[in-house]
Amino acid sequence: MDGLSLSIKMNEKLFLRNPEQTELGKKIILFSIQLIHEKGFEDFTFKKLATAIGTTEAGIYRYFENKHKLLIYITAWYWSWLEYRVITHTENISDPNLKLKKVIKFLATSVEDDIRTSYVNESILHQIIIAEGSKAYLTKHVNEDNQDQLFKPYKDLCAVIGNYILECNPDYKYPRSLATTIVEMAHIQNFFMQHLPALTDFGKSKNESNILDFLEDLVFHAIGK
Amino acid sequence: MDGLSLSIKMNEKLFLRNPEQTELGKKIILFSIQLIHEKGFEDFTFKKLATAIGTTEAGIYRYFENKHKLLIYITAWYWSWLEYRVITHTENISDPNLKLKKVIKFLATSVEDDIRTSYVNESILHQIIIAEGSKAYLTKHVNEDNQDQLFKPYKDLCAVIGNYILECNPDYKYPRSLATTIVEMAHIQNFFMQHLPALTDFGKSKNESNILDFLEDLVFHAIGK
DNA sequence: CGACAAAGATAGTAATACTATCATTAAAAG
DNA sequence: CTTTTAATGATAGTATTACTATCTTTGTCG
Repeated sequence: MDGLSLSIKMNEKLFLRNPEQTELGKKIILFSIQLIHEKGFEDFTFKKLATAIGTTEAGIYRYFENKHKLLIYITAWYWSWLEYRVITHTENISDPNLKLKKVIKFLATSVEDDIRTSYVNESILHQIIIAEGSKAYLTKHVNEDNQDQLFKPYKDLCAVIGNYILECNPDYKYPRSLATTIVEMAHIQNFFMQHLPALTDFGKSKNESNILDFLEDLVFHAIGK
Repeated sequence: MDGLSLSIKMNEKLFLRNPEQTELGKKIILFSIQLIHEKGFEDFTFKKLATAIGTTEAGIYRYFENKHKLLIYITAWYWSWLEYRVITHTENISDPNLKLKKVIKFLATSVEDDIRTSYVNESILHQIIIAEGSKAYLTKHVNEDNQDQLFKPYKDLCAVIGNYILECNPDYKYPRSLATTIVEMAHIQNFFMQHLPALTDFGKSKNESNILDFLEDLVFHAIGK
């Protein structure tokens, strides 16, 4: 291991064999992010992934039970990575309002590829979260998946944001719901801006900073600042 | 035709043969709503639908190109129906704040089956919108579908809400984004309340009126009332 | 050198997502 | 009261998907 590196511990129920620990496993993550982004989750198959990597379908199945678990894996990875970033970038800030602004910025603006994670392209991953992220939990087996703690990274991030909200205003009644509103709307507004611009107020500009302004305005009015 | 009846004009690009005009067509709508709710959209197939109805797979394909178009159809139907309801229930209200409150209530609380639409169960349909609605547009072909105007009912409803927001505060800068935020969050908070309660502030009670309170608080603070 | 984990190669199955064709029924038109 | 025509039923067939199983080969570690 040379240079910088960042490892994120993932829930073992997400995989059959840990993809971070082998070359093939890392390729599966790297190429699945590319392919899901390229084809969309519905059109993404393990067969196509295997061909892209240069391995066989059976090889992929040794790592992931099915493509849905793989989707949860990469979304969970993203939320863990984002929580880590949020915490490291806010720990030295004392003003809770600034912390919250920082969080909104992290959520609403595009990310650049993090060189410390060689097998993940965060910039593409961010686009996947926008377009496919909610499919990870919008299923009939969400309760079982939740019992297996598969959505813990998402919940942890929202809990952090909820606490920042409470730091800003300890009397605010809906810190968690507001936290999920920030997270979800950061992505939905981005998707709408790109594809259904009539549903937003920033259709022409297609500029992420507008989403940022909207969310800040919404949040700080809500908590009474 | 006897008794009350309500007919909603649907975009012709949504179907191959108009399901409202035949018995089989109406059965397809009625049973697909049941089945999608029961099995979830991923596990829902035309084969299963045909068996449930007592017809053949080929019979369904004469009405809908594929199951995704059928999903767009029923979601579009729902948004049209909701817009109709919103308009008829707000046209006699002069206070824009009350109009907006009425809209939020329509969005955030469960509906009862509308007896005027015999082949649609609105109460189940509402649950489908919550759990599957966003899958209608979260696809790689969203741009083509949008060009075919398939999402017009959703946009129209949001436009109505956006106008009510402007009536409340003509200077508010983000009426459309706030409108979509209300619509989306009404459903997402409901889903989270049911399945991932840690993401909301009303996990224990599981009472829809909490979502209502949260959204009202959010919206009226945002527009400065 | 032997053991063992990981990967490659290949085969096979049930279900899915369609398309095509031909026969039957029912309602509308002449 | 027939003749079209539209809608449905019945059946078959295909490529792809979503897996499971098995057997061989390769590489590393003790």
